[in-house]
Amino acid sequence: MTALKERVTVADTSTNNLQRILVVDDESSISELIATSLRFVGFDVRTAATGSQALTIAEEFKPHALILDVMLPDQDGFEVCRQLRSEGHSVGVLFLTAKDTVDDKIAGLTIGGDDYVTKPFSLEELVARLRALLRRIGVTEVAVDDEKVRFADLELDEATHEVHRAGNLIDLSPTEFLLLRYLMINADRVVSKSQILDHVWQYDFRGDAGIVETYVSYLRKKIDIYEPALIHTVRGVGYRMRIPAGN
Amino acid sequence: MTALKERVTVADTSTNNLQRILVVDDESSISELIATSLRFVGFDVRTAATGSQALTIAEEFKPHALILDVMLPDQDGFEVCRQLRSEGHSVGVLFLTAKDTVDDKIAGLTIGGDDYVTKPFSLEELVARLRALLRRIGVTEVAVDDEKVRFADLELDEATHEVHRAGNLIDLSPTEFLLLRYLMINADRVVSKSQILDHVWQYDFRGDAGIVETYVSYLRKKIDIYEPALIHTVRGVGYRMRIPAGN
DNA sequence: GCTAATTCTCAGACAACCCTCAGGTTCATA
DNA sequence: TATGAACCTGAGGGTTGTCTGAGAATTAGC
Repeated sequence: MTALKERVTVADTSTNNLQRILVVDDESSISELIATSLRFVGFDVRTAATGSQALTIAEEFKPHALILDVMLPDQDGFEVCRQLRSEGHSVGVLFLTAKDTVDDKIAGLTIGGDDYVTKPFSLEELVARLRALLRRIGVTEVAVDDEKVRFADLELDEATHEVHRAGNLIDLSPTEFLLLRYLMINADRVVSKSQILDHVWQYDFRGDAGIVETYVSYLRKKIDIYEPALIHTVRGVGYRMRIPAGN
Repeated sequence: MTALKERVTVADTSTNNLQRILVVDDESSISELIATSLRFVGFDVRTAATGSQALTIAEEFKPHALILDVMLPDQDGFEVCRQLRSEGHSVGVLFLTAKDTVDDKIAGLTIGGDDYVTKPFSLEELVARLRALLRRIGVTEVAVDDEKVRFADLELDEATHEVHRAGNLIDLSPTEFLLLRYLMINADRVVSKSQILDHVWQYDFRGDAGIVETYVSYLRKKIDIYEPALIHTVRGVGYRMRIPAGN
């Protein structure tokens, strides 16, 4: 499944069979970023800026999952979640939280299949977490084997976070893992350095795109020590994962 | 799909079903250059010089995509884009930016299908990027396999940046790639060296047209080592890509 | 609070690429 | 056939893009 196949037009109405996601955040820049990104990979998305607005929209939109900031102007995210569930909606929740707010309440509340992501996050990670959540709560018609991404003799397991090449376990850092998945999901397509930066790195990263080169170099030393090399540079354009031989 | 078929007269009114593009740049030389070029390949084009003018025109023109300079006299391009989207227009945006402004605020643009091109650009590249953008945001009724340009046994793939002739993979530099695409898109037509220069090279290139000869020579050594030769010189006029046999 | 892992910056090395130039070739015409 | 214009192509120098190691800064784990 490539990103390409997942694409739909933004203009799609709610009368389709896409998975519905309600994004709740008072910063419109954040909710729009998430909404745009999710629509792009094939979700039906609505946004809300407050807790009460979220409850109203949820009433008629009936989302499969919420992406919910714990800090909202009127009430906190947990309260929104509680109310929604008390009304009988069986909805999964992915909480957004600032890094220093993590410890206390979050831990206990994520038992029911819910999850949380700390700000700032990378879009690649957010989408992966959301997919995992939908899978857990059973809102997906795809096969059970969906948690593995494969390309050539590479296998990347979302659930265990393990990567194998030709049967050998490969140890990757978190960023290396995200980068490799992004390349694998876009296998056979050229992705530019700025595309990679936008999807793999946290949205507030303001450094140089050169860091992508560094991480590609790290990856190559871990996965392309095996033959054949899979990560290829397209000079002046970007990178591309492909099987070199008979093509 | 050849440029020939795409031609329309500039006099066409907006009551047609062409894709509508709004070009926004305060340098009229730039916006006119782009507008002329886009009209030539079959778009319905309007231009604006300021952000507020762009918003006004967009209101009634309802463009499918914007080509938008990030540096505008009244407000920056991102702001224009944000306002437009908040009004519910689902429009794709291709940003124009100076080379040294890239890494900064540009980050995040490739998420929603938007893209950017650095000044100075080549028209050939601009049009290719615009087409890719329209494809991504779904404003095109053509088949998914549209990312390939074919002529004879030549095949050029935009997504993978690969070129094949008779099944053989051919390695091209970025400029060679652009030149070949230009020739293929204009297959069967004679294109002059200055036309090539105008479309393939960056618009501020001030060197000799002789460089085209050099690059044609490079291309021939890579694609016309196979029979039959496809790149033909029309002495005194230019070059023409064609299948030699029955003509 | 210490240690290890990870992230990120930076700069040197290297190769690919772009462009110029000049000598050689082809072609049209006188 | 001689001549000049247009074109071809090899060589070479300057530039740019990419790779990678080293190390500083930050973060995570114990």
